[in-house]
Amino acid sequence: MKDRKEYIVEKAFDVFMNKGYDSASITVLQKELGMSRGAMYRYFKSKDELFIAVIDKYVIGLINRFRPKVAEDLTLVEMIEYLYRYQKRIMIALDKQNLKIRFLNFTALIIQAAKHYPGFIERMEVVKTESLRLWKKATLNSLEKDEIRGDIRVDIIAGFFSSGSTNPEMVDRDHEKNFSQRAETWRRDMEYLYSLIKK
Amino acid sequence: MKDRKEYIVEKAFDVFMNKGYDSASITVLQKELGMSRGAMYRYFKSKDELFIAVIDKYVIGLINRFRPKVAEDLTLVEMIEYLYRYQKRIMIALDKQNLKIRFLNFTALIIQAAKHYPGFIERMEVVKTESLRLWKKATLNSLEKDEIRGDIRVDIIAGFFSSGSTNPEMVDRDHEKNFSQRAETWRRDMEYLYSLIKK
DNA sequence: TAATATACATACCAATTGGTATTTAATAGC
DNA sequence: GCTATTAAATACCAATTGGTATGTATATTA
Repeated sequence: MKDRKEYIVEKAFDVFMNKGYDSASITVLQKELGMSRGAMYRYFKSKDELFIAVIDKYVIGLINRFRPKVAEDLTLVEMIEYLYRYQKRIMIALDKQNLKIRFLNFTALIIQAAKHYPGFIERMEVVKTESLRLWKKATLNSLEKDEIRGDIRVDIIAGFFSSGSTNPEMVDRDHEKNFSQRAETWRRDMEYLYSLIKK
Repeated sequence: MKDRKEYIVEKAFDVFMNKGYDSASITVLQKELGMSRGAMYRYFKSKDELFIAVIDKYVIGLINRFRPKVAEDLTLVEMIEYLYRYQKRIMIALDKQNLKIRFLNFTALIIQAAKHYPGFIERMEVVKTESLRLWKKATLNSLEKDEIRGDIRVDIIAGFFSSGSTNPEMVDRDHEKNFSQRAETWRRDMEYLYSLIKK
C-alpha cells in the first residue's frame, strides 16, 4: 500500500514536471504510470490530492532542505559552505534519480502549486522571508567578527545572497549540464560576492 | 478592424495574465471580453493565435525594450542609468494601464509561451545571451576607463548585473507596491553592487 | 432600393476533462 | 475449498474543451 503510493507519487512527479499540471491529465498519468484509472483513484481520491502529495515531497521537501534550521550563528563564509553542502547533496540525489529537472519546469510546477495547493504561496513567502533573515543574520555575524567591511549595507547584501538561492533562472541555457554542477557555480558566485565585501 | 483586434489583445492579456493559459478558456475569454465566440474567431483563427499576439505585444515587446540596441560603448554606471530609465518608463506605463502585473503571473505567462509559441525559448535565450554580452562589454568599458578595480572577474560580475534584470522573483512579496517602484529598488541594488567594485 | 460585404451571435460538434460506479481478479483468513 | 477483503481494471458520466457552421443584423456600395 505505502510502496504503491510512493511509486505513484514518484512517477507522477516526473509527469507533472515534464508536461505541466494541465497537460498531465488523468488519462496521461494513467498511461505514463502504466496503471489503470481505478487503481490510481484507490490511492488518491482526486487529481489535486495526488498533485499536492507530489508538491509535498518534491517541492516543499526540497525547499525545506535548503532552509537550514540551526544556522543562526554562522558567518557568511560558513553559511555559503553550509548551503553549498546542502544543495550539493540534494542535487546529486536528483541526478541519480535521473529526474532531469529543468528550472523552467520546476518553476512551472511552483506556479501550479500556487494555484492548486491551498496556502502554498504563504508557505513560500515564509521560506523566502526566513532565507533573507538568515542571510541578514550571517552578514551581521560576519560584521561582528570584523571579517567584512564596516560600511556594508546589510539589507542589500543579504538580498543579493538570498536571491541567489531562491530565484530561478527564467531561461535555462545550461539544461545540458547535470544538476549538481549548479551548486558549484552558485558557490563560486557567492564566494566572489563575499570577496568583494571582505576586509 | 485594427482597433477591435487591439482591444481583444489588450483584454486577453489581462485574462491570460490573471487566469493562466489553460484556465482562460474560449468561454471565459468570451465573457471577460464581453463579446461572442464568433466575434473573437473573426479576428483570430485559434486560441493559440490570439495567445501569440498577446505574447508578442506584452512579453516580447516588453522584453525587447529592456534590451537597448545601441549600448555598446556604455560604462557600468551609464548602463545602469540607461536601463533604469527604460524600465521606469515601461513600468509607469504598466501602472497607468492598471495591469497589476505580478511577477509570478508574468513568469507563468512566459512558461506558457515556451509551450505554445514556437521558437519562444530560443528567442529568450538570445535575449539573455545578449543581455549578458552587453553587461560584459560595459564591465570591460568601465575597466578600460579605470573606473573599477583591476582584479575584477568580469564574467561573474556581468552575471550578477544581468541576472538582476532577467530573473524574476519566484515569490513576490511586494505585490502591493506599484510596479514602477521596482525600478528604483533595482537601481539602488545595481548601484550598490557597482560601488563594491569601484576604484 | 437592391445587392453585397462585414460584424457579430448562436447553435452545435467531436474530443477530452476529472470523477464515479460497477465489475473482475488476486489474496488473505478460516 | 469457501468466504471476505483488497486491488485493479473497465465502463460510463456530466461538464467543458477548442473549433466550426450557420444564422442574423448592420453597413456599404451599385
